[in-house]
Amino acid sequence: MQRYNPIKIEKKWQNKWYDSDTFKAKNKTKSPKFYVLVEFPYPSGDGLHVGHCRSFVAFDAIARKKRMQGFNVLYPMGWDAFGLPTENYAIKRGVHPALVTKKNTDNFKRQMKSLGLSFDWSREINTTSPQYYKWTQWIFVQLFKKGLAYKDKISINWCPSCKIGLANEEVVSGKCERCGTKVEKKEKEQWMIKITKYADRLIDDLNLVDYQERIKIQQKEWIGRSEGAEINFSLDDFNEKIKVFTTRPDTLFGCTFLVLAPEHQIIGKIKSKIKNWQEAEKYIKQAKNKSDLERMENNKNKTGIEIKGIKAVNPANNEKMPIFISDYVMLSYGTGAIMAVPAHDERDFEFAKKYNLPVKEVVLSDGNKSILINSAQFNGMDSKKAKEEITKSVGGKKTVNYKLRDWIFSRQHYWGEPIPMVFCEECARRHDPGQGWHPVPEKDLPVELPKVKKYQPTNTGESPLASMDKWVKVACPECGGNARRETDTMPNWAGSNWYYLRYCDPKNNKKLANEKILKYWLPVDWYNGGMEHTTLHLLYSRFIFKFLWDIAAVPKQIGPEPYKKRTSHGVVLAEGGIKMSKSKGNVVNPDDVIKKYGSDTLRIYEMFMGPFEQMIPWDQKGIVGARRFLEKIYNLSEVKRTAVKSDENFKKLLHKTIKKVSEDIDLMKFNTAVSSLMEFANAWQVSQNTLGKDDFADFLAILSPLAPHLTDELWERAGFKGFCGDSKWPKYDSKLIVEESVLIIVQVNGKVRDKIKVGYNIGQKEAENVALNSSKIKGIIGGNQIKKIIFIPNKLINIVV
RNA sequence: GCCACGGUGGCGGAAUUGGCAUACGCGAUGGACUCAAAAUCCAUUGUCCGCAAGGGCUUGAGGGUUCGACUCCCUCCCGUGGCACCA
Repeated sequence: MQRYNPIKIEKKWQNKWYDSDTFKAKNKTKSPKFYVLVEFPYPSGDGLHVGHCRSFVAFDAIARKKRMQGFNVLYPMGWDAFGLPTENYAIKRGVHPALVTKKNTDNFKRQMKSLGLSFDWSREINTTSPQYYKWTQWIFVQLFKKGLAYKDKISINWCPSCKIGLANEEVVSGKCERCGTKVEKKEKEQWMIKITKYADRLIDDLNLVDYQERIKIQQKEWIGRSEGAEINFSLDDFNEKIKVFTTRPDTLFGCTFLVLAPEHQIIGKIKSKIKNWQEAEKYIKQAKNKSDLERMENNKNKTGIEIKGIKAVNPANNEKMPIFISDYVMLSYGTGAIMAVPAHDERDFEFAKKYNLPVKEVVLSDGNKSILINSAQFNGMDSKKAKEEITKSVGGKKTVNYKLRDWIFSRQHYWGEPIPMVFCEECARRHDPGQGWHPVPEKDLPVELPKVKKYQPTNTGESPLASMDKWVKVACPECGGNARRETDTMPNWAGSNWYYLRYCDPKNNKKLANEKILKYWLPVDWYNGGMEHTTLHLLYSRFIFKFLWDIAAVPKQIGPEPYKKRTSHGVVLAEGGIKMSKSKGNVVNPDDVIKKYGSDTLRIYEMFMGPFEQMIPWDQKGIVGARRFLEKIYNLSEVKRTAVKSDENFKKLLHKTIKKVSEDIDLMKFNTAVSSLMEFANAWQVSQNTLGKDDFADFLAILSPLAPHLTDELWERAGFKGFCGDSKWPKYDSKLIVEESVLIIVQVNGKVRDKIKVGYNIGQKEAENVALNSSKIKGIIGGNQIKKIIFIPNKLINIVV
């Protein structure tokens, strides 16, 4: 008997698969389509990580099973290759980032192939290839034309180490997500994208899709819609008004002061009347110097200053009240001013306590009802109704606010898509100020990244492209005069915004993808990715899809959402439950595992290690369990598959296993799918029976999505035709699942006392008889009176005495 | 602080959604094979009492509902992730 030698077997089948068209998705077939998508990786120099493998292998199993079930499956792969690590490497070694990228993607591809993943490599894409980013740029131009891309001088999050502006999403507790350096504020002209215009749809359309609940909740919270009202407070002796945003207009009678954000523009207008201006100005300056992080840290100890000499008037009761400036109010949210109701807001209460301000209770809550008090004609009104009524009575306006901000789209780096815009001063002068920006004509796209000598960002915060005079100077597409190119590049989210569209038609040079083909493949049926992308890539790409849908760049029939279903996998941790990181030296390289145990073993182990959605520590010792399982199957297949017909009981177990594996793969319960296959193998080993030929084929078929190399090898040795992966997914026979006899639990007072074997579906009377006749049960009941008997068919009988 | 998820043997984890808790795997112990080791195979493996038959206890803690609770309800503790002065 030969020994199981995965190295030999696996190489052989990988060659056969990739030389044939077996994983190729057809753009037109009679069979139903199924589009399985996993997030494409950033090809780092470290190579593939066992964490990547987990999601790739899981969805490879899903893709393979769907193919066997008769679907025309698209399971593509590509490279999200723009990004800082490659640029940093290029800076250090003086190698062009494109060369580094090529090296890395080659390595990733080799690793993926060595895992036997069933990607359709004929559709491979790379965000850094000009043929691809031509369309990333094209999308930007469309955004600009529709007024959704605009340039604005804003205070951005600036990482002094990376020398790059960061989106809010890339700042984690005041620090740069990438390098951990404390983020600073910097005023800069940036391209912005109006994602806020889509805020409502991004929330509401979540109802149309099948995403894991945790994903929907996180997106909703990130967008942060809150409904409320804007109410104007007039100023005593002054022809100015302060507009506040509140979600609690019902508490207006309890408002005892106003608070302005230090940057609020009205302060300048009323400056002359402020008696303590010097003091106030000092406070404002201090507040401006604080970073967001410092502001946040002070959240227990609020500071502020009253502006003396001016009072605001409460529109509800005409009472005069003081106005404060405090940095606990943010300029960027709502109107930058609030009405403070210390009785019903914790933050206002803290502030009121510190500055000795009155607290006036106006809403009485008792259980599930909230009734207004101390609110004149509104007394006794339900607070929900009062929100509407009070807003109306003071001439307020119902409004909605979002936490979501517009998306900062400029980066000051070399290794990204050039923003295809040209600025013409001549045009700017002729039109109104601020204009002068023109998109590069679509026929001139892509704007290719020029070769530069140095890849470092400049100290002035400009991209290295800015120093390339030859490239920067260009004729104005409008007037033909002297103009300059935009030298900033796009963030690395730009390429991943729409990549799943490109897989449908990756070589199209006329459109981002052909409409008919898009209509066939979209929406993506199942998209899996990391939880960390929920408020980044997933949100951005939903937004961009909606935009493309609005301008009819993608067919209307697809509907407003690109992904039907979204799930996410748990992170693979290092042994001991800590994060795998290069600096800790605990990163597991799949190459090493494959070399030692084989890729089917790695695949099985990654699926078996624990629930797919949960994070899970790597266990080097545990891998041998997966290897032993495959060896067992290999050996059994050599000696125990010769029968014409399987034993009936054995066949039953097989059909139960078919049912379990079929259901579990669909539910991503890969760990229990593997364990049921192990149970089958154990039973096979212990039994004296051999497995019949057809049943053997069925067994290989249900194992093949998880261990495709081994099953194809055994398939061939058994004399079956073609690839096992091209065979039909077996259907279980429901008659075989049903037991003829079942073991019924007999309980006395809820405690298990006996187990009896009875016929399937026997009635209560019959079961009672058998149970009461058991000598064990008789002994336990003794002379006690039977009060009640509970009977659950085919499961249990409980005698209460 | 708020939201989400989780807490089950020495370890990773199962449990048809209210019906045998600890499947499957790792590890451990003993045995077979071997000159020996590895590999493999067999047996045992939640815990306590007991020579044994057998019995008690056990799913983070406490309470409740129920004939019956890992599962449902209430109170609390711990861990992970996200948000966080968002008015």
